Parts: sequence; structure tokens; C-alpha cells
Amino acid sequence: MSTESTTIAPGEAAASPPFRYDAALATRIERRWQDRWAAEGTFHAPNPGEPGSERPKAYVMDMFPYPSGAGLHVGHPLGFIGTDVLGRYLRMTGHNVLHPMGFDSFGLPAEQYAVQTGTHPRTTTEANIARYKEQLRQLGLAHDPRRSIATTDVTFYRWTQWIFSQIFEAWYDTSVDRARPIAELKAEFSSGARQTPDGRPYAELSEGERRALIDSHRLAYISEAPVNWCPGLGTVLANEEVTADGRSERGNFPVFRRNLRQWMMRITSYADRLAADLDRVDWPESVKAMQRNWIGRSEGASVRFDSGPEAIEVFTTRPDTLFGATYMVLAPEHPLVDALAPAAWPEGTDPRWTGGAATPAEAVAAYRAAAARKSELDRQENKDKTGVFTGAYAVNPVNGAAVPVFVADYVLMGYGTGAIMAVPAQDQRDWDFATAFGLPIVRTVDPGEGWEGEAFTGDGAAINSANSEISLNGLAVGEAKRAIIDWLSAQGSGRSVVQYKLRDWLFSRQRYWGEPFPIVWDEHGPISVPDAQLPVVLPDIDDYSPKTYEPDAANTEPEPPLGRADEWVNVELDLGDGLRKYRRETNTMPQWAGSCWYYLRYLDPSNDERFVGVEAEKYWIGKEPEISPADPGGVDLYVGGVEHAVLHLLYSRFWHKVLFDLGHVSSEEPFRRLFNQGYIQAFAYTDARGTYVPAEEVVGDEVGGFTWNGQAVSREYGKMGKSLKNVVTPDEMCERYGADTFRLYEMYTGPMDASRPWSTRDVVGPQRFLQRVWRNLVDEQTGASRVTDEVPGPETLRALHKAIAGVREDFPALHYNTAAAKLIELNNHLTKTYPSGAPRSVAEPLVLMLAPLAPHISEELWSILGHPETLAYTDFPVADEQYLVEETIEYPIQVNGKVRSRISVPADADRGAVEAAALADEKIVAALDGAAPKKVIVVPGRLVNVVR
RNA sequence: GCCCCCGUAGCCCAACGGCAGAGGCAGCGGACUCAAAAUCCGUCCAGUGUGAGUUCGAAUCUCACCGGGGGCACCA
Repeated sequence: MSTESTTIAPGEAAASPPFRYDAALATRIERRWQDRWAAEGTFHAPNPGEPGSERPKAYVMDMFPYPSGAGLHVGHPLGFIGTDVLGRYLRMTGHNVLHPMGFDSFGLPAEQYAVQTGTHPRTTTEANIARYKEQLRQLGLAHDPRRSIATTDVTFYRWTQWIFSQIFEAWYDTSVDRARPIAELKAEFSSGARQTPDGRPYAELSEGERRALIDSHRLAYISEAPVNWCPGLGTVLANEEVTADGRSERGNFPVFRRNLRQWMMRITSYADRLAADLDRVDWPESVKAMQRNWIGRSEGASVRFDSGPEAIEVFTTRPDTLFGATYMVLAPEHPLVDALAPAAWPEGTDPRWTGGAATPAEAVAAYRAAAARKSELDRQENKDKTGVFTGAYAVNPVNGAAVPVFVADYVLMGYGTGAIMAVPAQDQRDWDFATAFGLPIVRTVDPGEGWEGEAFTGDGAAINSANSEISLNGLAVGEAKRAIIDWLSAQGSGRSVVQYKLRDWLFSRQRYWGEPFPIVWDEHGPISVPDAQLPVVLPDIDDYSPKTYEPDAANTEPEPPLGRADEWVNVELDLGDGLRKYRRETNTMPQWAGSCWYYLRYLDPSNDERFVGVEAEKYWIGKEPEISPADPGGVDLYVGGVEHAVLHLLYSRFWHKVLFDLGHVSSEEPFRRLFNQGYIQAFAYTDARGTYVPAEEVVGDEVGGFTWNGQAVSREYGKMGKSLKNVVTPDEMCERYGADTFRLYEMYTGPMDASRPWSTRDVVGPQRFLQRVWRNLVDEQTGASRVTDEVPGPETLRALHKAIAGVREDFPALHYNTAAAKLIELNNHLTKTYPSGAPRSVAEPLVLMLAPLAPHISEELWSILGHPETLAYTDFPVADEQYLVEETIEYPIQVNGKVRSRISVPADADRGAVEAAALADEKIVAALDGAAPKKVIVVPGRLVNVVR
């Protein structure tokens, strides 16, 4: 194949050896093995009952990607490769490994592209998926291709709809703390076992009343919810899509907070379990902390303050400070505000309290209007306390004191009851307000001697807290809380309460490219489409955009694109009582829906009887009490970015628990172990004008500065992106170095959970390593094996078994960087010791150990070494203990912690012998200078420290 | 403002409380080459962000501070 040539034109590369492991050879090898794995179904994972399923199972999974039009850059596959390495390792250590891949393919970009071009989102989506699959295939990931799913597949979203129906047809029974079928609720109402709200027998309610009653209990329900309504775009927006000044990020249209009828999911019913069960999963503490924070569980008390004919209900976590409550505050949106305000200011009202208005009603109205104009952000950023007096007083239940009731926007309607008792002495916010408005401050917790701060929020003894029936004085905060709650309960003016920050989940979107709800409407409300009539297929329409309005038309209603598909919307169905006319629900589900349960579908992707087979679910993710008695089950390893710490992972856990409650799955958590991979980041360079220049063409370094085409450029560090001109793609890397080199580079540059900069320059390191492995085993001129039958010496055996032992620890711990270093070390040893070919008995285990990281070259070497079958199921090498123990150990001898000498001692020498040898060493004798050592510390196998 | 994570060689990173270095990149020297690239061999380089403390012994544990990254943010 090579042409002999004596003259080589200047600049032309000389031919390297024909079988040198370069990018071209690597690519040929890689393509061949990828084809073979596909043809032989090498990575098909058997389900229970199938051959191979008797082995211990391992379910390893990535967060599936959204297939964007831009394709993958080198940062994306980091986690995919990481799970692949583990999966391959586990397969070689006797496991039945399931490692699937899929696509989170509903989503806005395809829909926006459709609006602009008229291309059906499905067309765009499927093209992108095909491109992603190609890009992933060339990386040699050991996915089970039979189990690939996309959330946009009708066969997939049919079951998303089914799960929605299950949630819709369920309610939360707090008495047993689990969801139950709605049919059981109906039965309880019918039989009278459960009372209707107004006490009338269920049978006497009208059809509409019965439906409303039942619907109000469902886990998926319709509610008026405050949402970000953007008439200019014709859709509601997520909070992240709204800018700080209350406009849409896209299009810069005004956004209005509006109460609109939306689908909600009652995730709050699960708040307690979602928080508590975090203790049962093996997740990063940071993610658990974020979820706990998001759920925001706080224990406290609800306390009633009478105010004229009304009572104001407050939530407080500090009922122990009730004697120090000197005023109250309602949120501006609180429904009682208007009812409370009297016709005129009470005699002697402090002028600071009136906001300059003539009557309380005017003051309140003006303040409310001002608060409504403030954006959420203003309200949060501007922490100067503002407010007005409502003119009303309320009665503090512990001491009968009349406390003034204010309206102020530092109290949020969305948390607790939207009303607080203000205790300035123990809450800095209340302190700030009280000092601004001249309100009294009564300390009820002793801050101790020398306290010079303002509000005291620490623990301490209660003071000034007694009435004729109860005294808290002297009690610590915790005791005082319990005591006062008991007293309040007995009085009927308060009770112990748990509050959450977690809100119910807004589940509907006015989009086209999402799952249609399996819901139709009649005159009384929503009805779920029977399972037998699923799927409800997304209809083709001409115009993918929602109806838009004048940007300022705040009082318009969203009209989803599906609303115009008249033939689809208006249907005649037989839902059990004959053919009747219905209107279909025209909202679609949010993008989270498919990702909530896709890990279940991988287990049994072609089941058309059930969303997942009972046995498959039990086998792959069932509870394993042998791991721990509280094991909740779930995917053995779930790898993805920390950006999904809350929403996706919380929603998914919620759905899983509903499915568990309803008896559809045996596990209680979706993901037993979670791992957040780091990000691959990149440098970007800007010229003097601040324009990005192609990063690839920049030369220089930190010391001498960076230049592009001769001009100085400045460097910044962050994301990889088209606009930053610093994108590197896996395709480029595969072409320039081969997939194995690329994989190894990504695994080698750092631990999996660390973010790190991309550095194309460094890729040669792993490439040279693979080249050297290749050369140690294969003749670069002929491509034939050059391993020998030489019996390796003791040093080589020790190097080998040390590497095996180390790598066996590193792989399961995801420490691929150190595993690779150990393989490099072993290979360097071979290079040095066996320049004319490595001994087979070392070469073979080296190849097997390399296989998880660099599977293609390893397969090729394995076959060159004479093994016709894939190594994917070959046993991973096992270290032989006898080679791990050294015969003699070199001990460093420290004197007072500083190394002064070294001695060699037989490995089996006991502590006394080591000590004696150390003290006999001449340098130590000299260092001691005749003095007896105060103490001698011998750490077996490690060192000796002599304290003088 | 509060909480979490991280600071080791020019760079990326190792190091059960026990000799600061496994490995890679870059640099330097050499081999091969007419030359260069590629490849190969050899080699230099820090006392662990700063300051205290615990300990016989601290990169590792504790505290404070500095720097970087992330999360939350009037949540009663």
C-alpha cells in the first residue's frame, strides 16, 4: 500500500509506518467494531427470563439530551462516556448491564423553527435525532439500540398520556399518606363513609356538584393560577423566560401576571415524602440540599388573631415569641385587606402610617396599586420597608393586646397565609419595619449579656412571656414553642402546622410541540380519555404559533395552536354512556413530562400492554433490601448535569411515587444513585473591539499573551458556543485522533465530577499512550502481533497486579483519570522492559483493562492476540495478592516529623524489629546525639517517626 | 446577605492523618531526518491560597481570612 519514494516534495508528509496507530487506522478499526457490535447485538441487555438475566443486573443511565439543531460539542458526551466506561467494566465483571440512550425531543426550538419555516416540528426533530445518533455511534457507546426511545414517539407518549390519566384519576388520602384511585373516593362519598363538605348525601348533589367535588380532589386539576401571560407572544412564559423588567426575553414584549385557568399537579401532597426520602438515596449532598431548600419544609404554628368580625390567620415558625408580637402585616394581595379597613383613621393615628391618604381605604388602594406595579425583582431587591396601616387592630391571643394591622409588600401572599405576626425583637425584617414606623419592640428572648445587635434570632431563655395562665419565662426556644402551641391548641386559637415553599406544579403550556392531554371536556368539566382510546395523537395543523395579541392587551386569553384544529378539537366519543360530543383539551404538557418517566420505558420499550412490565421493573430497579433495609430501589447510576438538581429530578420523583402508591411500580424512588458530571468549558478570545475571534486560530500563552492574526486578543473562560467561536465537536476529534483517543482524553483530564477546560493541545497525550500500547503489542510495519511467550519477571508481575488492583478500585468509583494513569504507568513499564514485544501474560490483561476506556483499539488488539470473540464479556483481570506484597519495605525515618534517613526492612518484620532497625541507623543515631528518644512511632508498612 | 463546593509545578490533575507526585500537556536536552513533522529517549519544575490551631506527624482535621465556581435570597 505504501509507495517507495526517494524524493519527497517539500512540505509533504513522509509515510509513517503502515500500521502505526494513527487517526486513519483508529477510524478504520472503530468503524469495523461499531458495525460488528451492531450486527452481533453485543450490547443487547436481556430482560428477566431471557438468557443472561441470571447475572447480577446493573442499570446505568444518562440524562437524555434534547436533540438540538447544533449537534453535539465535546462537552456533551462527557457523562455519556463516563457511564459507558462503567457499564463496560461492570459487564466484564459479570453483570447484566443495561445502558440505554434516548431523546427528550419535545421542545420549543423545533416549534419555533416550524413557526418560522413551516417545517413540521417532527421533521426537524427526527433529522436532529438521526444526526445525534450518528454522532453518538462514532463514540462507541455500548448502548442497547433496541431500547432507544424518543419522547415524541407516539408509542412513547401514549404512555405519558396514560400516566397523566392515572394521576388525574387519583387523589391523595392524607389519612394513609398515599395516593388512591379516584373511584375509591367516589365510593366513600356514595356510601357515606366520607362526608360531603356541606353534609348533604352525595347522591343528592347535582351532577355538576358531584363532578366539582371529585375534581377538587384530583392530583391533576384545573386551577386559577397566577402565570406570566405575554399577549404579544400569545403564550404563558416560565419565570426564567421573563426579564427583570417584566418583559419577554424573546421579542421584548410586556408580560403580565394574570390568574388563568391552568392544569396543576398536586406535588405539594408529596412534599413531606419528597423531603424525607432524600435520606434514602445516594445523591450528592448539594443536590439533596437544593431539593430540601426548594421544598422548604418548616415547622411552626398557625395562630388566629381576632380583628372585629374577622380573624386573621398567620403562620409562624416562632410561636414562642408571640408575647413580642406588637403588630401584624398582611400581604397587599391578602383577601381580608379591604374588609378590615374602617371608614376613617382611628383617633391619634401616627402620620407615618397613613401614606398621606385621607382614609384607610385610599391608603390601602394606593399602596396596593404601587405594589402591583413593582416587578417581582424590584420587590426583592429593594429591601427598604414600606407599608400602610389598614386602620384596623387585631387581638394578640396571648395577652389581649390590640396590635395594629398593616399592609406591606415584605409579606408575600404566596407563602404561609399571606399574613404574619410581627415580632421585631426576634426578626430583623420586622425590626426594620418597626423602627421605620415607630412601632414598639418587646424582647421575649434574652439575647444575653453584651448583645448590641438588633433583632436576636438565636436561642435563649424566654422573657416577658407570661399571662395569668401560662408562663414561658426561662424556657429555651424549643421548649417554649411546645408549651405555647399546647396552650394555643387548648384555647382553640392556634395549632401546630407544617408549611412548604413548594408550590403545585403548573402543568399546561400553550404550545404545539408537546404531548396532548388525554382529556376531553363536557359541560361539567374535564374527563379522561379511556385507556383503550389512547393515544390522543397530536394533529397536523397549518400554523404552529399560538394566537397573538396587541402587546399591551393584558386581558386577553391564551389560545393554544391546537385550539384552531377544529376537527380534532370537536369530537364525538363513546366514553361509556353512548356517543356524545366533547371538546378536546388544547393545552399540551410541559417538556418535563416525558423525562419524568423515560427511565421506566427503557426497561421494556416495546411493551404495548403496559408502560413497563411488572417483572422488568422489579428486576432492574426494584428495592434491594440487601443494599440497605430502607433501599427505595431505582436506577443504579444516573449521570447528568447539576442544572437538573431540582425540577426534573423532583418532578420525576413525584411521578414515581404516584405510580408506587397506585401499585404500578415496586420501587419508591426513580434514581437510587445520582452523579453530577462536571462541565467541559472552553476559552474564548475577543479582539480589541470585543468581537469573538476563532479560538482555534489563537496562538500564545498566559505568560506571553495571546494573539490572533498578529493582533493581541484577550481570553475569557466559560461555555462552548457558536457565538463564542470556540466550539469543538466530537466529530472533529474523531477525525483528527479517533474516538478512543477522544474518550480517553475526556476521562483522563480530571475526575468525572470536576469541570475543566478543553485543551485540544493536550489530546496528543492519550493518543501517544494508545500508540505505545499498540506498538508494544503490534508490529507497525506488518500489523502482526509481537507479543512474546516470555515469562515476565517479578517486577513486571508486581507492576501488573498493582495496576489490576488499582484499576479495580478506580473503575467502580468513577475515578477514570487515575485508572488511566495506572494503565499508562504499566504500559511505560512494558515499553522500557520489553522493547522487542510485551509478554502475552501481561499484554492480555492490559488490553482487557484498557477496554472500558478505549474499547475499539482493545477489541482490535484482543483479536490480533488471537481471540476471535468480543472481549465485552471476557472476565476482567483479577489481582493476585502474592504480587501485591513487597518483600522488603523501605521505611522513611523521621525525626520530629522530618525525614532524616531510610531503611529497608523485610516486609514481615514486626513493629519491634522495625523500631530497632530505625534506631540503629547511623543517621538517626547521629540525630539523636546520644539522647534517648522520647517516643518512637512505627506505622507498619509506612514509616517510623522518632520523637526526641 | 445566607448556604454548598473548590484552591497542590507554567497548565490539567494524583496523593487511607504518614516520604508532596501516579500520569499527561507544555518547556529544555538528545536520537531519527538533508531539513521538518510525527515518533522515541532523557530531563527541569511546587512544599500544597494566607494565618492560626489540634497532632509525634497536616495537602488531608478545626477556625478565621483571601480568591474562584455554584445555589438560594424579605419563605415569617
